Amino acid sequence: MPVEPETARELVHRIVDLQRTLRCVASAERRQGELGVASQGVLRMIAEHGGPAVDLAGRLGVSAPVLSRHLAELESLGHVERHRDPDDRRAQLLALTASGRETVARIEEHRVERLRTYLADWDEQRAADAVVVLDQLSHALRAGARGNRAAAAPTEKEEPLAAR
Amino acid sequence: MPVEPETARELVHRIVDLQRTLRCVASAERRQGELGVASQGVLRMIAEHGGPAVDLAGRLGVSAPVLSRHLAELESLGHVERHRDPDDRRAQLLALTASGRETVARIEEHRVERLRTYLADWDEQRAADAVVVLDQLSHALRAGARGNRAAAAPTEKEEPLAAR
DNA sequence: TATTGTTATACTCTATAACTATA
DNA sequence: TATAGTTATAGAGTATAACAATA
Repeated sequence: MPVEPETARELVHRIVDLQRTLRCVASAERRQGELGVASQGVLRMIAEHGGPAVDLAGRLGVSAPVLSRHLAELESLGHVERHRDPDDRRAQLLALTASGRETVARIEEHRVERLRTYLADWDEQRAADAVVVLDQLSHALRAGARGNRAAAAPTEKEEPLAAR
Repeated sequence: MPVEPETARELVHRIVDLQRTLRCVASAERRQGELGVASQGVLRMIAEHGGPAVDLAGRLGVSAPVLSRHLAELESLGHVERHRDPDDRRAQLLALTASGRETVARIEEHRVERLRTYLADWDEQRAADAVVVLDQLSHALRAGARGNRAAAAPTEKEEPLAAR
């Protein structure tokens, strides 16, 4: 057997705690008139991957209608451009505008600065360890949720949501 | 300077990733007819702390109206009992019913089992390390958000939300 | 006056179902 | 028939404002 039940129980509690803390921090950090966190995530994903909207929804782990609404908002704000894919005229190719790139960069820098001040008494090694642990945990949970979903609906094809 | 900007940037991304993953897992795990995650959190907090509702809201990091609504739901489901505090008749003392205790235990066991299967290839040490990292991160962020809020509204008294 | 809790209202984020257009 | 995307509608979770009762 892998992890002892007692340790798993501890870990469940620490995960729930962190989740709650992140929600509190996010709402405390929210600036009036800023983009919502969901739209910020969409912007970031486009910056990193671009491409068709359907792939983006998968990476974000949200349904198509949700993405569609966020894209409509981001386009109306002038952060995103949508072009029909000439090879498949159902699909859209997404790209950031200059304003979108600037917004992504600004949000990023702000978050990095905030985290650095919050972690004022951390040393480099501790932060590096945290990066590894969080990465491993995300991967394990993502793979688990994927397998779980496949088990619940076995006829469905693989590679559902939040694939990496 | 504490953590290098590059490391902080990595950590920001890993935190956002984990947050997204947790949302996906939570929605994939959600059983039809089960309590919402918010109500589950309320139930758990009452199990751990009990006492007046106002303290509970602080620990959960939610506003009083939100807690009030969840308590109304939990009471109607027979999981929670509310009694007026004889020492301060404005306040409520909260306690779980037998059904509430049973529900908390059932949710807990289910989560622990799930996490153990997801972490099938983790060893004990890795899980223990993750517990420590998550705990440290929660504390750092919580303290940071607290300080941040005090700075934004300096006349306000201390000990705002999600105090520990 | 301040605090505890509730009700009314609104905002954010999400999902499912029904639709259009293209493949 | 199947897929990309949109619109309509609903639900979960949250917040602020206005209120009642008590301190």
